[in-house]
Amino acid sequence: MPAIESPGGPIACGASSHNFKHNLETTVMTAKITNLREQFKTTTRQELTRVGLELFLQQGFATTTIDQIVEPLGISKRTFFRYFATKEDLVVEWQSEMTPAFVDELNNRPREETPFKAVSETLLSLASRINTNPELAFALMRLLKETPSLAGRDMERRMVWEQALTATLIEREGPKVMPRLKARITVGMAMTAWTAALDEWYLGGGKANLRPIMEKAFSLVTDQQ
Amino acid sequence: MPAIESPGGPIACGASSHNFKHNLETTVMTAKITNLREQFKTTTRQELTRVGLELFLQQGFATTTIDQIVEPLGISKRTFFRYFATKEDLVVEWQSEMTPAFVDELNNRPREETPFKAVSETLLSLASRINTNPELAFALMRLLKETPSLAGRDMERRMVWEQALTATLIEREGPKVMPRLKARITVGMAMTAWTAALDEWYLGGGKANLRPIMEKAFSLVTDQQ
DNA sequence: TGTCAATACGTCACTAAGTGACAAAATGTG
DNA sequence: CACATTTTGTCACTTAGTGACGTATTGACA
Repeated sequence: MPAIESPGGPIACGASSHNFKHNLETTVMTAKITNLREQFKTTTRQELTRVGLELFLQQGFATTTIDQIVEPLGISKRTFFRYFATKEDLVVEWQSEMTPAFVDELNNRPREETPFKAVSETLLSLASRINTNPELAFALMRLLKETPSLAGRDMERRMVWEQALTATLIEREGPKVMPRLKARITVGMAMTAWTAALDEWYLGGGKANLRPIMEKAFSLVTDQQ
Repeated sequence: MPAIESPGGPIACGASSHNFKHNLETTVMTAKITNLREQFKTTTRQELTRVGLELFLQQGFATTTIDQIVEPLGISKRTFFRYFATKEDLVVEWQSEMTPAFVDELNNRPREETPFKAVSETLLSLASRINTNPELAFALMRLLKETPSLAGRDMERRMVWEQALTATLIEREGPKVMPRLKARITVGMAMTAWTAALDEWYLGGGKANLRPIMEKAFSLVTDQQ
């Protein structure tokens, strides 16, 4: 069982910690009494994603109930749905949360890069994150592929990224050289290559190095006649 | 309220027909006793999609219950789920059902066309279908955009098309000139243009002519440096 | 036309996701 | 310590979706 990287950083995933209260108290101790309430909520959020992903990877998404996720943490079902609107959000929400990071990355790309190149490099920055923990990335991807409802949400996430990057690209290049349709297609093409590369990596069992596959995919886009 | 085109053909949508039995009997009369059972099922299917889409367009997807769809037809809720696995399938399933038509279209494209051109023309053939009833297409698209769960299923449908067309393209060109990654990207690029064009059309209120937008989108892909 | 197997349907009971309302507990502030 | 705010738990409820089982309808054949 690999470590699970939740939004707040990597968290050990082996020992199924029933010591929820203890974690909270140590957090309080170390955090010098700034915003205790937010601290609690952040921790709860992390614990929920940790336990949830553990169970999903172990026994599948559909067969895991909210009660099973909530029970070892001593949290009520109702509270779960105050943190996550749906069961699926537990898996995909952190992906949407990294949208601003992508936008920043694209904004900070050198001005002399072509639009497509800038977007490609932005997406490539995610590849290195995946390389940090390939086993987990592969397991998560299998979960997404095998669970229809999750696959759908994953596609939605892709659309969110596309829209954000499209808006950023228009801003960056100006609407004259880069009107909406053109921007959308530039981003879409880069995203297409990205997705295709990720699928290729997945079909190979997640063992290959992702970066060269991605670079190959991006070059296939630019070489198209 | 526009007419709704269900898989079996266009069906008038205005008069909310409570004459389910009558429809069935006339069907039997005209159909020369071939396969009565299948006839019944096909009609039931069409009636369910018709009433369902009517209600979804009138009062929204989430606020419409299965009971509301089933009640005017005198069908039980249980039977609904023997025809459609989920509520969402009522809206998107017919799209998946046209996958083989796309595959045929691509297979029958002239051999001298470039791969990208062949796929593009295949997708363009759908545009003319949308032009048949733009008001309905626009209404359905709004439904898809405004309902998260439907948007997700719609994306799934896109993936199904992409995979089918990718496999067909590999077959058509041979795996040597067209390996998997390359085929996937070629199809993905065409689909990207297609989606972008459809969005552009939607953002314009669905009033413009779809075809020129699509052709513009496809040319933007090929003109990419 | 009557009989019988296959298939489709309705009813009932059930699980689980998700929501609204309200009271209790914890926290932030003075 | 007292009070307003926020968070949580409990309870009741709606709705999607499923399994089991009995009944009705159809197809095939005598």
